[in-house]
Amino acid sequence: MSDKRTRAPRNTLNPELIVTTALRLMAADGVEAFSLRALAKELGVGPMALYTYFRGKDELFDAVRDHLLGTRRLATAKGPWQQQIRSVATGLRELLLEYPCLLRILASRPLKGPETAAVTETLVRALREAGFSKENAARAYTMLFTFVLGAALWESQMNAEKQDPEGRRRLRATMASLSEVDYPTVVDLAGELAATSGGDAQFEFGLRALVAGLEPLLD
Amino acid sequence: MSDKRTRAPRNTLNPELIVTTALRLMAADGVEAFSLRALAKELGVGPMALYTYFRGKDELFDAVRDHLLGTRRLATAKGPWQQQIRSVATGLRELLLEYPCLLRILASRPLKGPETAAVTETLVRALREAGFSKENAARAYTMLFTFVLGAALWESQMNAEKQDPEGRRRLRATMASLSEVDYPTVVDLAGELAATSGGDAQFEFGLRALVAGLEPLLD
DNA sequence: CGGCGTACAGTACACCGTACAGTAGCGGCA
DNA sequence: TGCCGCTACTGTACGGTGTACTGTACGCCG
Repeated sequence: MSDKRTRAPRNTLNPELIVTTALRLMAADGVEAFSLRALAKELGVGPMALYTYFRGKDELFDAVRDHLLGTRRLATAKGPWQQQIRSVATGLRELLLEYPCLLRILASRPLKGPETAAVTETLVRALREAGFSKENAARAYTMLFTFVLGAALWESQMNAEKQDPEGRRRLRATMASLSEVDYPTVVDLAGELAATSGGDAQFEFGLRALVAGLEPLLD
Repeated sequence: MSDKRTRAPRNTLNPELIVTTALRLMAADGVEAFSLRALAKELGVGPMALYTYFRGKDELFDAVRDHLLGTRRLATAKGPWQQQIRSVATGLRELLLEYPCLLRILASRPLKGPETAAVTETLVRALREAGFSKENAARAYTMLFTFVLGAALWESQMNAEKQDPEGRRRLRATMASLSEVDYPTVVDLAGELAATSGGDAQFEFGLRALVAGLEPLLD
């Protein structure tokens, strides 16, 4: 970023710059390849400079997560409550798929605070307005959220595996090597399982079924 | 494990011993605290000895995952297909909650092979026997699996956060600090959200709704 | 009993997060 | 305008990690 010889001036750093740069690096090379040292080099400072703004790597991860979760407000579509809910869930999935690092952070670090409040508010409000009781709204929210999380996580990993040709080959080899006597149904459905292992249609299918299963709770 | 002075005899190691010991360490101290060096020390061996059996840490993780997924066959309850499916899903959740490290491995490393074939077979067979088409069975399976994964992941992290009193305090403080004008519904449902954020009842609720949403697909 | 393959040991390297102590640039006050 | 103190940044260092490469001695087989 800057020349190698100069000492970085006094106000080169601020939390937001650090977070956005960290996010850029994580999006480029993956969370696991991310390191404080690489981030510091990218910013043209020494590694320890970051500790002025964050207690450590974990806190920086939290900040990145909060940044992503706070930046986007998920829009609620107009229409019947089923559609409203589906639109929020779809928006959340898209956010998670756009930033796999966010997915990894959510999956590896417990929530500490109000980070998800925005998406929670959106979803829970739609559920309440649809007529769900307090308890059912809370339950339905948790269910929807965890479903989207799991689906996005799985999809993201399938995508990762399908990225490199070696992974594709391995997947195919695996399917072919399955014993037909041990796993007859899996072998029979190999094609369908591979075809539906991810993608918008699969998510839409699950989401519709889930929301449909919620309807009877409205009496 | 052995004295410090002696050289380890020739056949102290084998893949299974390594995997089970690794699993024990991971279950005791968490996946992130696990290191090859600690494992080697536990086995009374130098770190590089492990490389005779595994290409590296990643491959060892895969082996642990396969060990856990292969050991237990999830039982299918007798009864209507809804109940069969729910029983398998519940069994999978219990396995994931019993071994949080398995959860972490599943969430961080893409599947490479037939590891999930056993649970896939169980679920997909039940769905097919219930009368679902090939495509719908595959879709329903993927949906169920990702739901259980997401729910268990979320629950496991909530549990972790609730473990230490500091985490509990932080959760409560967070709820209290939420602005009532920004997040009125969340504040209104704070109690319900906290109460339903995990546990068997929450999972059961989600699972029932999900399976109920599947029923219309049978025509 | 001897030699050979290989399961283990040892050393080394690059990299990680971060504790601790020093230094220099900037804002604010005289 | 000039100086002073605060603090944002630097440097060094430590203990840890995964793992590549090289050496060694053990136990099996002829």
